[in-house]
Amino acid sequence: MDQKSQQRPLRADAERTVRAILEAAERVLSSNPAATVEQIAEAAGVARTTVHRRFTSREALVDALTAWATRQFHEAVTSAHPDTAPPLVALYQATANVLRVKIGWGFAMSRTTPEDPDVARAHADVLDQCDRLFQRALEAGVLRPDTDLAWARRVYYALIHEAAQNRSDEAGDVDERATLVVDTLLRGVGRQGSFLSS
Amino acid sequence: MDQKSQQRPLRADAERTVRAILEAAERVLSSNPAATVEQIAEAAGVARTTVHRRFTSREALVDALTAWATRQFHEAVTSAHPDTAPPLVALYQATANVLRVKIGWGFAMSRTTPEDPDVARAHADVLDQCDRLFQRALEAGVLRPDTDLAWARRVYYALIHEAAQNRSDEAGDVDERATLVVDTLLRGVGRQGSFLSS
DNA sequence: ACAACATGCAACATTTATGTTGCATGTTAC
DNA sequence: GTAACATGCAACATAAATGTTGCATGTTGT
Repeated sequence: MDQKSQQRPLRADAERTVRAILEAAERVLSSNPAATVEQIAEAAGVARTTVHRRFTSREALVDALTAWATRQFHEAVTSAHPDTAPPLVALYQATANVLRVKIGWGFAMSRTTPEDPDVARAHADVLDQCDRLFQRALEAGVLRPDTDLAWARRVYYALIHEAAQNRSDEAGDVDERATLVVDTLLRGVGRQGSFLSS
Repeated sequence: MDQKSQQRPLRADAERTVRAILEAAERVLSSNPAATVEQIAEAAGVARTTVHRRFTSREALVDALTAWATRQFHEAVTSAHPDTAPPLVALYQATANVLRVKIGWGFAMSRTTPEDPDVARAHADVLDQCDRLFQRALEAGVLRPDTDLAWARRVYYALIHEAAQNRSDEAGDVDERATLVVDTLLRGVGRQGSFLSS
């Protein structure tokens, strides 16, 4: 599950324990980022010493969590083919994919880039793909020509973040939310005409 | 400056110290929410013991900071007359006012409502004013009739948050940003027509 | 079955932040 | 000027989280 922190293959039960710890860490830390290792261990149903056996430090645990989520994040964006699919299609697909990951891994994905160069690279790569996609959307006439792309990207990130908040893992829910995000990003919530800057 | 935590009036120099501590706390905590009292004291140019003399605990310091920012937040919204001014005018005015406060008090305003009932009441009051304003905007035809007001409010908050991020205290900067927020909220960044849900 | 691995538990060591006190040295208000 | 107030400094006390170790008891793979 993590090539860097475990050199030797783990036994099956230990592998399950690692997963349980990471999942518990996500749950506990998302509701309280300052939670102790004790609380995480309790939520995972293991002793605190077990956590310390699997992760050399609290920081290493959080880093592993971040790395795990980052890989899924990167995959979510890349699999939307943002460089080749039609901009609107890619935008929708990427949104839905990212939402699927972000609902349930909110804490891990909210971490600001840590030291790990792999994680930093993945984040930068996602950022680049996003910028290129927005550039293509602009050229395709999906975005208004006067749009500040940096601002557009930040708005997009923020909308995804908002849409990922409410907990309810219903089936088609993600598609509904993705539609809402893309729709809001492109059209806003106002009626046509009569506005400030136009 | 804070009626609750200081019963007796402070001497002039002590009052200055309190301000310096609060301002330093904002600076330090906004870049590192887990910063120690030591770091805050250092940034304020005082000894750590002085901080503990003025605030009974670290929590009390953060609470005072939150209360201070909350009062400004409430004032920023109320002074925009969201219940009486034309919706678009009030929306713009409130946005600009809140941005002015939030740039420079980002940490204090990001705190989730603490125990203090006054703070909780102020936040709830602002929320109500915002909802009523959006309701009026809907009835006035500023928002699309099918708009989910809860979603609209969350988007609005998120846009303000984003617009308040970049540090640069230029003069008319705030008006520019407020325009961007309102414009994005109402129109989004897309070109007219040809979108997913319409 | 058996050897290697994994966990729980208890105990310990270490570190770090928090909060307190006494005292000497300025500052302020009147 | 003087008495009350404020600060810096050093020292201390406390508490809480982190990280480690040894040992007994299970569990897994072959």
